[in-house]
Amino acid sequence: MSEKITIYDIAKKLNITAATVSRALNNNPKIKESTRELVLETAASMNYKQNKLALALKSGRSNNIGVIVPRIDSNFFASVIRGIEEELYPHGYQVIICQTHENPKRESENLYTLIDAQVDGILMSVSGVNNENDSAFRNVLEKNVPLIFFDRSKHIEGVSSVTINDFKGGYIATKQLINQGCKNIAHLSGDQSLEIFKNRFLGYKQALIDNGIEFNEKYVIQSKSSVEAGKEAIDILLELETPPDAIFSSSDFAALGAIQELKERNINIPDDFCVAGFSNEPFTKFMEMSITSVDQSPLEMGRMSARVFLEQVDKTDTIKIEKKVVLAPELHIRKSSTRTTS
Amino acid sequence: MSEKITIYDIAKKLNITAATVSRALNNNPKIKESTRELVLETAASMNYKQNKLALALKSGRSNNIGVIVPRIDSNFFASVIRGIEEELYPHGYQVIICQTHENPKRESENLYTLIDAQVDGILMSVSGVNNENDSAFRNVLEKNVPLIFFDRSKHIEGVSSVTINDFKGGYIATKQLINQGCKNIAHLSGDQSLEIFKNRFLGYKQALIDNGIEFNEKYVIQSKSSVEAGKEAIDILLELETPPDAIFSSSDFAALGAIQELKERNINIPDDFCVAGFSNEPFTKFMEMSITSVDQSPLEMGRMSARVFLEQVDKTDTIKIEKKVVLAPELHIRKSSTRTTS
DNA sequence: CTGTTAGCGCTTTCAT
DNA sequence: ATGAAAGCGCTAACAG
Repeated sequence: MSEKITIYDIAKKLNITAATVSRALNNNPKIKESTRELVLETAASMNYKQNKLALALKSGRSNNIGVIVPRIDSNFFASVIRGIEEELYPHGYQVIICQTHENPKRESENLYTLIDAQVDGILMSVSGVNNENDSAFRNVLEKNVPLIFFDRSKHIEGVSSVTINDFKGGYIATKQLINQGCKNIAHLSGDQSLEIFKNRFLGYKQALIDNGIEFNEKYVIQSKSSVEAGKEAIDILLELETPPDAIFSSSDFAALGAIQELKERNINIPDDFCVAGFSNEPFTKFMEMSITSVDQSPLEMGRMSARVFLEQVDKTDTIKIEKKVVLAPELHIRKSSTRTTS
Repeated sequence: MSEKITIYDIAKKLNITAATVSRALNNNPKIKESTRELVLETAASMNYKQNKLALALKSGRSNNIGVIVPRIDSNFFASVIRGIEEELYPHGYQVIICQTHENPKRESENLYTLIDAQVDGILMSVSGVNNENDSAFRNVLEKNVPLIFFDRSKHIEGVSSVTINDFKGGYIATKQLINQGCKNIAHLSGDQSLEIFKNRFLGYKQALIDNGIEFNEKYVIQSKSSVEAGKEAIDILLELETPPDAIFSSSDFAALGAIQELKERNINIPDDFCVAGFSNEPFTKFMEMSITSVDQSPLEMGRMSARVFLEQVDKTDTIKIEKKVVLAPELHIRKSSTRTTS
């Protein structure tokens, strides 16, 4: 039932003024050492706790930062958030989570809500590229709240981002399939209006070209990031005149679905069909038929995003630093694309 | 570069007082309809946004709730958080995330930090049972901030919790192994000072007893929730005079490790050795040797915790409602414990 | 129906 | 080195 102790309470007790208490508590240089100690002691004895809300109102800074992700229950986003939280914790920032469920309307709402809540910064992965919510982004920028994109970015002048080199990710995964001797490599792509998927696709295409393999449009299937979508893709691909002998999937889940469907059809992986995925979800490593996948170092991405935010905050708003950090993807080669016969 | 618009700005413009503006904005009944409309219009035209920090200071409510979990990058906790966020979003609450990394000291810190930040409630899964941080919990209770435990709970009078029936979970998993004809069933347990692990163990034990199987202490191995720990457990168990022919593991990761090690030793699963895990991590379903596991319905657990919080908040603090919600575990029977031969 | 006033808890000029 | 007073933006009790 402890009542709230304010600086007034401790001022009264010491027959001094609240201003002095405030100064003592904030290590203001022009305060007598003896009073400072006295204040500190009584503050401790009275179990005083600073009221952050008052501080926030006064200063206009909430010490909260907002993180917007499509959903939190995916290993990738959860790991990014973990990285963000770990990096920001020592700096006294709290992390507020918002999910869009891939819904741009929800994304706008979240942006407005976070601004309303006076967050000191927003770190986000965009859910879709549409122009509906441009005003929401404009709103953030007008308020001069640092905005940082991670993974799924959007081109906005003056906005920093932390991404991986998706082009390279697509390239190295495809190259590895080529190295295994695969000739007809299909690609399961996500929504190509999102840069990450566009770039993975472009990397895939470039790898083919660089290795003298003709690009075949029919081999590119746009599909969701789900096991089911992967199965369906196989259904379609195997109907083609020349069915593919490998798949590079932008999604581990779709890659898994593909593998399941291929097994169903008694097609031998990896000897007759190689598969590579993207994201390095935990299960890719756990499977008996472990899945080759491109790692995006989500923890590092989160940490880096947080660091970029920390650099940005406190900077006088006259200097707009646009920082584009691009992390290197790392290919984890596993059974699904490691042929025993050479 | 939009400056902050306050109710004073819009009051000045209309030659009325801020109080009237406030009332109009808050749909106070005793306000002339015409003025209300006028205020609303000009507010909109001036792009007025309520300052939540001022509101928070005034009301003492931040509209934030804190969630403390050991770590966020596990499917279980991420899903719980998802559930919490979804349930609380329509009520205007923001979710602040804290991770303890299973460190009780960090847990205390998080509790203090959240209270400092004036959260309106704390939902948490405890990281370990130790009495070091009792004062942190006491602090929360003294401040009359609703505290709700989920999954990993702690016995504190007046504190509500949402858990699953771990005893039953352990029981039904073990029973299923017995039904498969397993006679010597081992158990990989977590830290039994945590109730969840204690109860899963007790359920396991009871299932043995109820089915006339003698409980053997040597079959119980305390291990971490990791693949490595599962492998090590097999090393130990197979050295026993009478090695077991099944494992019920409190962790899916350890179950996976066990399976990997058994395969390594060419022991046939499930015909010669059955395995069941706990948590229903996504990978258990994805494996070719899919793993039987107990589902904890994390999404529902999160939603329920949020609902319990909503019931609790706003209640006059004279009435302390202690609510214990216990969800039913659900066994997902998969290949790892489904013998083909009967 | 609306204005006046005070106050949430803290920081920060301006005096002294 | 300390006090007095104003103000961050909002709400609510009290008047009228």
